Amino acid sequence: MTSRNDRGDTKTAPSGRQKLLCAALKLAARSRSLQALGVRELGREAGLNPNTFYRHFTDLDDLSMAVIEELSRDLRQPLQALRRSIVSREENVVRTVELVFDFAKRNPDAMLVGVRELYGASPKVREALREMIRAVAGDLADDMHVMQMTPGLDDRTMRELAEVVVVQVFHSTLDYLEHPQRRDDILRQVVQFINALFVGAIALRTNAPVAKNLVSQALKKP
Amino acid sequence: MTSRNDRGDTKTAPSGRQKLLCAALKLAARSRSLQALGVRELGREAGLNPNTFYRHFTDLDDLSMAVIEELSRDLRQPLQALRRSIVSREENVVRTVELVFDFAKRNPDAMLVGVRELYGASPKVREALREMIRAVAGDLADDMHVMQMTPGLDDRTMRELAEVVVVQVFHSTLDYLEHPQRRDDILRQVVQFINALFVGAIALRTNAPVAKNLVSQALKKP
DNA sequence: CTTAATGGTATACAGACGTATACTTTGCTG
DNA sequence: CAGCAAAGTATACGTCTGTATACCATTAAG
Repeated sequence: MTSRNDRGDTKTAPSGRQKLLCAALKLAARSRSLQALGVRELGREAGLNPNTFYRHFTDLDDLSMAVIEELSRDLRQPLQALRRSIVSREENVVRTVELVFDFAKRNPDAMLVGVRELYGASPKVREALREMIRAVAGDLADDMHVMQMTPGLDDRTMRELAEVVVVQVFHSTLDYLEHPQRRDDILRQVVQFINALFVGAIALRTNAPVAKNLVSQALKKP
Repeated sequence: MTSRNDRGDTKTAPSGRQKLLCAALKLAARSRSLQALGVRELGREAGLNPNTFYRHFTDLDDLSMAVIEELSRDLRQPLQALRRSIVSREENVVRTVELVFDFAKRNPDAMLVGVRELYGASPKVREALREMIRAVAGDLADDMHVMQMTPGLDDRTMRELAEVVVVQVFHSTLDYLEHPQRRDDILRQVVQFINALFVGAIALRTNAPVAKNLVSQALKKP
């Protein structure tokens, strides 16, 4: 049947399944990890009978995976859109970070749970999130490669760096959400981090002595 | 009274309190977050009566804090020792990272739980771990400043970078534990990350044009 | 040696939980 | 409209949990 509204479409009444996913997000965000939630607790929060849970999910791990998959879709979709409307070299990174921060602002619970479960207890969930991060990082690496922003760096290094960057950005969103008054500062900080990381990597990879000289030069300065 | 052995002294029989802390670490490492554990579950794992828990802790948050405090002590102690026997400029960073990795190897459960709870549901626990990271990062920043490894970087930037580095190292320990055959690779990777980050930060801070030139130069190269 | 506190145990109970079974409602499809 | 599968509900039961109360064991102090 797949009745009512199983997808995230707004404007139509949400299905029981969607209500449960929302309830899981809300509860997990404010109290504890996804698999630590209770079936009854979820039903209560969603305004449904406890047993309704089993009409849609086999167990909590199943629901957790569904939550993560929804999160992955909702985050990657706008990222892919941004990718297609390729921006200029200078703005590429900033725009991407801003997009992630914007997503976090619109889906604070989802972002919080996502980062949390990255180090959570369920291997399946962890792996799914890592996979999402790998994909996003891969896209980022490709874009930077195409735009020739990272000359001298081989693909493997690029991927490693991109993954670190994505993880760092995700973590930053938590600070971003928690300290609304410091948002500009946090955005600036994370962009500086990314720039420093790539500039440093390029310097070390293409010409190690140059980097050493940079340090010595700076030492002599004032 | 403080009888038997409440501290982590080996060679003497562990007190009930210590048994409970160990049990919490073991259970949280393999299954779920600290506050999601059960009082009875803990007693069972520790081989104690359920009620014994209340002789030492008021609730699970109390026990969680005790776990984190023990972890902080056990990690910072060897770090401080290393700091006192100041190493050479070149080896400073590598030695520190190796020390953290070695700690992780000796206390895998503690490390896992520590990283997990960094993004966990309990604000008190999170803050305690952040505080520990801030302290370690502060030490690292001081050391690098004393050794003049980061010329041109102001204290604020140094702290920010050091915190990012420490968090990154902590995360790496999880991969380090999970993939024993890739340990050398992971160590190399994290050291390269640290070098790149600081070299890049110095380049951008002391002489932005130099960094731009670096990129242009690398572009022309081969 | 008494005493009092501390650490550990035994028993008990009310409530929450997961889930099985059976029933009703909803909405599509022929 | 009939029929049927999916979605949601009601009730029920056994298990587990948190914790209260009361009872030993050990030890340090008077």
